[in-house]
Amino acid sequence: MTTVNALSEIAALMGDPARASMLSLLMDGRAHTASDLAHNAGITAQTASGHLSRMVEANLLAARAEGRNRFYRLASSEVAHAIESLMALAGTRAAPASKAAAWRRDPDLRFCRTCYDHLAGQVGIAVTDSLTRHGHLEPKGPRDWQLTNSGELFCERLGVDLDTARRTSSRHFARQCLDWSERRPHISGALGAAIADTFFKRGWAERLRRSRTVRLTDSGRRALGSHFAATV
Amino acid sequence: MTTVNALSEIAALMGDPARASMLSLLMDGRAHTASDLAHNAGITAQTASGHLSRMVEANLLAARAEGRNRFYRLASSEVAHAIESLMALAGTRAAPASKAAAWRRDPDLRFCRTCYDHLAGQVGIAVTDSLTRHGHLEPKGPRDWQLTNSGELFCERLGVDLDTARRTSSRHFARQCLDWSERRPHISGALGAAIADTFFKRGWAERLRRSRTVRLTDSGRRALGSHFAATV
DNA sequence: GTAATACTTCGGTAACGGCCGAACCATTGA
DNA sequence: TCAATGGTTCGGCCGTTACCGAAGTATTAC
Repeated sequence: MTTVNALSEIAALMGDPARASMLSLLMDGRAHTASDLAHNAGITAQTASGHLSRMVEANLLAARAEGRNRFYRLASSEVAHAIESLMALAGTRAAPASKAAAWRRDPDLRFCRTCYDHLAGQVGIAVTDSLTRHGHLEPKGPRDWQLTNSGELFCERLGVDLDTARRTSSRHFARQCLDWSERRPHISGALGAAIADTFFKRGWAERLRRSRTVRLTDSGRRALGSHFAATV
Repeated sequence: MTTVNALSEIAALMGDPARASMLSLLMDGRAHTASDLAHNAGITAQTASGHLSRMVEANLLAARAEGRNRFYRLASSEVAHAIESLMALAGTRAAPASKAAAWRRDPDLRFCRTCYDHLAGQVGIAVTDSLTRHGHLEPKGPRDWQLTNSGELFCERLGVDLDTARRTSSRHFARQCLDWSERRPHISGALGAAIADTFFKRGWAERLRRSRTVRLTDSGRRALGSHFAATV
């Protein structure tokens, strides 16, 4: 009884187009201002304000005030994971024909995007596969990986900030996250975020404004080949 | 755009109390008649019929006609997984105080229940943990386990029907499924279902009518100790 | 100080969608 | 063939809620 209501309440919250649009934008893992979210969802500020406070109330979002701005972000990676799992469902929802059409409409998003704060899509999968293929990453427990000695070395040489990643002890270090477009897990958690950071810092990838879509630069494409022995 | 709409549509479908109630009942993994679902949700047959056809249309449910009855079941284990992940979110949703209260209201459900067609809750976790602890089960790939030689032997001695389980080749054999109450994976897939079957056939557990809740019998409690070296 | 920006609260409107009664198919059983 | 049961379709009612305009509160800028 209780659990049923909880299910319908959470789902209903995600079930409104405007709110879904906001959540979708926030899947880039960054904090956005209320007006940014309102504009993106195509609604007025006052309407958005209502939506946002309801989602904060339900612990889907966290809010932080800064000057006269209010920044909203997803409350936890669990929220991001639930959204991904719904999107994975949505992929099988449509008939095969229209499903392919829908994805063709969003090829960039399928190619490379952020999922909360780590890389996803074909590029995220390529990186993850390369790490496991070379024995840098091995399964540890049900939904995690661990870095091997060679993986440790590899990350250091790459310039991945492992210390900071390890310092956020509250968070899973190398978590598996189901990719809704590729239907296979990519690396998330603190390590996933640190790797994504490296990609941005070294100019291998850049975020597109107002979107989860990420563009792989030319040097990024070369880096994938030279460092990861992967092509995309 | 496309993916956003898909998200909101799926979520909205789960977001109606009556539909959520139906989905929740169907989480027992069995097929239920339309009137059964209607009665359980507290709505009339004609209202339920509308809900059900919408969910079939969206590939959340699968329908099978049998005589003048129509049986509905969850369309796939992915659907079950998405529902579980939403429930896991709902658990953290409320403030710690009321969250504990909500769970205390449903102690049986937390203790032992079916998730789709396999055991979940504390009992499901106890069984899974015992299997891994004794080296009967080991990780294989990102979200699966595999049965070791000793595990093979153990299951045979227990009377688990491995042959039938292996014959359903379309399905994952030993899948990991995140438990929303315990926050850790328990065993699902064909093997998980076969183990649950064994529990029911040997009288170790029995389903409660119209609910996912499962009662562990006295002999079941003893079996957990003698066969699995586990207490709950 | 005043003006401008960012956001929220309130009130009223409009529309979407859940709900049931009634009527309508389809299968079973006498 | 006729009644009974399970399920679906149709039409109209009603409640919920998303939405925006207007007005109100902070915070920053001049």
